[in-house]
Amino acid sequence: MTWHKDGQRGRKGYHHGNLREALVEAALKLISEKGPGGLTFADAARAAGVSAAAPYRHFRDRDELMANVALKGFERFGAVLSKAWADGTPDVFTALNALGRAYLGFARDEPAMFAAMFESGLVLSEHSEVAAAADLAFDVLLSACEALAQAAPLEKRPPARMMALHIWSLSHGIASLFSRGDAARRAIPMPPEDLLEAGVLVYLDGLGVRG
Amino acid sequence: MTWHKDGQRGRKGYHHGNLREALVEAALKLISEKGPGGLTFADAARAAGVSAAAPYRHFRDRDELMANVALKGFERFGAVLSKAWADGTPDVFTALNALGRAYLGFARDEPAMFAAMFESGLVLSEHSEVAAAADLAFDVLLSACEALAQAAPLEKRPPARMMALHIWSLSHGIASLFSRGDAARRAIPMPPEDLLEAGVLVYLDGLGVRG
DNA sequence: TGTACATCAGTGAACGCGCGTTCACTGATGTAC
DNA sequence: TGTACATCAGTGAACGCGCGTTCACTGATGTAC
Repeated sequence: MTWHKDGQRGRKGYHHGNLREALVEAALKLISEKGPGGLTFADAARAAGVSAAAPYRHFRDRDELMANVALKGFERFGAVLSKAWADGTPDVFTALNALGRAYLGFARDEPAMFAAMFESGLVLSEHSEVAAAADLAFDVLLSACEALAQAAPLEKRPPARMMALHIWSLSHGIASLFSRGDAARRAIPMPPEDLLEAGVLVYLDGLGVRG
Repeated sequence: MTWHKDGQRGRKGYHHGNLREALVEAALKLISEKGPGGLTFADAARAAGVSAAAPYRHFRDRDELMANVALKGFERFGAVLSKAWADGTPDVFTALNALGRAYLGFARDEPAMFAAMFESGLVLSEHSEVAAAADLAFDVLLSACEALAQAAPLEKRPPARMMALHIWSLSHGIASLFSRGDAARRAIPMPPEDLLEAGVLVYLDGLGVRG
């Protein structure tokens, strides 16, 4: 198969070459401009430079396009988190901090994906591929917490799953309230990264997990 | 002025009597069914049993209707939180626990308001009334944290504002991921209330704030 | 290497539909006297 | 207490518009021989 690395520009002729990806890209742009509700099939086609009927060759409907945006989002999210955690190097505390920053950074840099993943009304149980990708991303956080739990005294070692849910929730709350890269961000008088780092440190302290 | 307590049913004649409220109610129903993006002006009119032109007597456009839903939401939210906190009675720890439960309960019982308040794409800075109501709700949490900070040893008393932001973020993360009353809720193997309570206890422990 | 053919991935025209919005209107209500 | 009138809060018809969706079609690509 010929590989056109065209992105949304430069179609050569009748065939687009990479329309599926181009539609996802277009959807991202539209979501970031008008929110998940503002994504229409026709608009995506227009942005990709094809006729309104063309998307039907690749997606059943708008929902499936949205699910694909979310899928791509969770995949990227998982990759970003995994890279930040870096298997707990150089040490688990530094790595956890990087992980938290990566979470907030993702919300800031990819507000459209973030919205598609968490605020698009997508029902995860109806899109198992997306749910699987979401689980993979969460697994990064979970294994981080397993490593961290080792740092607690044996007799009061906290359950890693609970730790992961707490840290995820705190990160997600800060991300969606204060760090997101779109107009819904609320202002606070400090970088959200600092807020998260401080919160996680206090929390770990409370668990008896120390650097 | 005559007071028709009709809700959306039972209009007597030509005039509705309480259309403004009825439209907000209708909007809530529509949002809970189809998400914030699914709210249309025409639909709200239909649900309220009036012609498509009628809403223009009360709201400039769909956005203003949405803002009113969010306003009503923040007002109710503030009232619910305030009642739960109950000025720190019977004691601040019990009251904080009730406050957290009220937060999660609101997300569960009023998913439409919750979505309008936090996920509708509403820009708070463009709706100062809504922003003011949101601030009032946050103030409940803030004064709770001020009271709690008193329980910490003097020399390491935590800044109440930071505490409030942490607890808000944790609550909000848990609410929007695990407690919301709509299809976007993710399943976890425990009540979200327990997750929040445990998290807050660990956090307070980490701060040196004890019951 | 060339040709015929199947398949793929687009087009563009068409349609029904619902939304947003405006308008002159009208029924109901409140009030001045 | 009654009447005239102003105002308010609806109606319903109309319009333009964009979206979703289908359809027969066609240009481009891949492949069998």
